[in-house]
Amino acid sequence: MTGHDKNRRNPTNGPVTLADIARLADVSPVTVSRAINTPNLVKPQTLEAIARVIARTGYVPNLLAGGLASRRTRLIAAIVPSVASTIFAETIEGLNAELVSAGYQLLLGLSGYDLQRELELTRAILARRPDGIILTGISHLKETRAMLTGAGLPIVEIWDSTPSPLDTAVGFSHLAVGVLVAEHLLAKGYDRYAQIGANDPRAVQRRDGFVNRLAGIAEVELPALDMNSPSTFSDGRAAMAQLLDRGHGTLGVFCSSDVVAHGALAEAHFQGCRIPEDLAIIGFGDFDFAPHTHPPLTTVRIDRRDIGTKAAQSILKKIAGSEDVGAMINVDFHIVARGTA
Amino acid sequence: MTGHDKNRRNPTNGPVTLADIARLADVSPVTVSRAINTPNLVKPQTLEAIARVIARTGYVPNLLAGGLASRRTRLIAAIVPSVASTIFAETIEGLNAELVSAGYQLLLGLSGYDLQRELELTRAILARRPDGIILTGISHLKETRAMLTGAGLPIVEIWDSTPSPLDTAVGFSHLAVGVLVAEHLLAKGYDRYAQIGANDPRAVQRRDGFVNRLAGIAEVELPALDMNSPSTFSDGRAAMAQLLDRGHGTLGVFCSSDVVAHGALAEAHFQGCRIPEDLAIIGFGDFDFAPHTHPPLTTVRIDRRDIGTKAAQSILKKIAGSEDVGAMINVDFHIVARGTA
DNA sequence: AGTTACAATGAAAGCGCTTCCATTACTTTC
DNA sequence: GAAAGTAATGGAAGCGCTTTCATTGTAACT
Repeated sequence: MTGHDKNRRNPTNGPVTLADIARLADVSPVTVSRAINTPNLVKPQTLEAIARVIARTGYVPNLLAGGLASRRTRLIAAIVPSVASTIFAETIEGLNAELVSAGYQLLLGLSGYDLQRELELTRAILARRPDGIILTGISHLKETRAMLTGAGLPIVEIWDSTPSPLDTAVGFSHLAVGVLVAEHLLAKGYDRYAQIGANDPRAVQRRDGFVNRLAGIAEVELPALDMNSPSTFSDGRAAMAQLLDRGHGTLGVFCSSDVVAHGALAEAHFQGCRIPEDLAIIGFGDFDFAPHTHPPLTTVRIDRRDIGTKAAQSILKKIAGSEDVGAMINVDFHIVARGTA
Repeated sequence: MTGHDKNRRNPTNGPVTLADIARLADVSPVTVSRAINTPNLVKPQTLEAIARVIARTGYVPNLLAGGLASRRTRLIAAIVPSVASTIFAETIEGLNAELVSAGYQLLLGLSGYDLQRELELTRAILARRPDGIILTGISHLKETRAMLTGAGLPIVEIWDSTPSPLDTAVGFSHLAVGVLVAEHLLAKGYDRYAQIGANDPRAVQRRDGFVNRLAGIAEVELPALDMNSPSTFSDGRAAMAQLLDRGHGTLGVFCSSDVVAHGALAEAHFQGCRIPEDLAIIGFGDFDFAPHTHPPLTTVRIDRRDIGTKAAQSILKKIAGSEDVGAMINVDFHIVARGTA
């Protein structure tokens, strides 16, 4: 166990290398490499001897060296806007679970809903030569696109739908969500319609779908608040106050997330509205608390975790060389009708 | 722009290398390396020429090669139980923000509150030779400890307090939280005391502090539910139903998280309890919704994001070679007295 | 004018792996 | 019993960088 310094530049606390293992096990480095990566090519007896030495020395292979040599890093990068929002957190959990079980690791980037930051992250990530990359949304800077396509690795865009993804997309049409919600409210019939929401690209799509479906039927009111994404309980509450202040008549409201809807609901409650007779609220996301508000929140349900799972599966297939992954993988959504609409 | 195949084993779509840049800019590879890493050592004019070539070719440095050669990866790994819980999500956001601004990247591992998984993750992470590692909590398998200390890199343990961390810890005493909550409830005086909670090590510590403080004063009731960590709204609701079912007299309850508290509150409301006269509830975490429940939730506030920020700062200092980071960095907590206690 | 410093650059070696191409020792097969 | 596998192993080269140690030219001092 003596640390015989060779001509090492940096004689740190013995970083055991594959060569060390080879020497101790009295085999060549190649054999050790095979013992680790393709054990079926090595005689069981040799394998065991090597395993013993590895255990004894506490050898941890250097994946930087391995990746450099093999051009495969077993790293998958994902860029999401934020992890503090339930929305993406669960997608990441799904993604991670699937990747880990396939022996991959997740490199996470948080873009903060900022395309410029997404570009910088992409560059930083590509420098680590991941085997694949997952992006949130389908709108990217053209530099990002160029860099990505130039890198020639599998790409999966998530949480949105498009006929022409960079490579493959896993998600759904936010426009269609907006339309569906409009129709749900329309079926009940209200005097006024409104949308409260954040301004991230996907929330905007949902709003557009909502507004378009109601075009010619009603002017959708859009309370003006400087909401950033993601928007909060307080945003929802303030927006609802504004709406109730501004007029009368029954009101159907589509919120960009359950959190916002929760805030809106609280304000409505506070002002004594009858729900859903006078005021209907539909959220988005079906968060944990949605069944437990008063009344329970009607919302749009998406399997957030499933997006992660499917994205991981798609990218793993692509890495394995499969050509038939398809351009667009759709994920279901539907309205969960509870008490608020 | 022709792809002149050299004797490349893998003639993929032109991965531009530093050597390519050097050739095109008519300088040696070392100079390009310096232009990227230590630009102040390069003549402005040369710098510019190199920058032009880099921009034109879309060169992205290979950090695997760089890391292998320099033994610095600019990677920091963090292992947290989950990212789906608000608790850790915000810590990660803080961590990430701080790391990114220092030019580091975050490699995330999710342990799912499982120490065995933590061990495997640690091994997988160490294989990527991060410059530092952040772990959640202070209880680890002894193999994990051995591997970690053997790796000889800066370590920061977060979300807990200990006099003897592996290296440095950033957090607070969960035991003290439990004591504080007990005293808060004690001051108001209730007939019965209970705790509803998850079974992760930190929640258990909080419970122990709570129970210990009340020892000799009251027997703390612990509704038996098979709650995993993290526990949910429904868990809280069910536990509260059990408590209310089981006896009478005024009741002071400490919940292991605001989510659980929210569920408990909902049930209490449903059963028509007067809050906080007959029934007091204290949560943990001061989540977004806490000020907006009915009545607003009294809870324990911790700056979750700050834990991430401080952890990042500590590890960066250590990487920079600072010795005076200290073993324990404490983060404040306090009770936010709202309507439920 | 001669020494000394510093700024700017390069040559060579090597980080720790994996890949390709042998090589050796056995089994099969006809 | 020779030809043709197949299983198990090793040698050498190289992945794309950074590091150390020179080397050059030019500015700064006596």
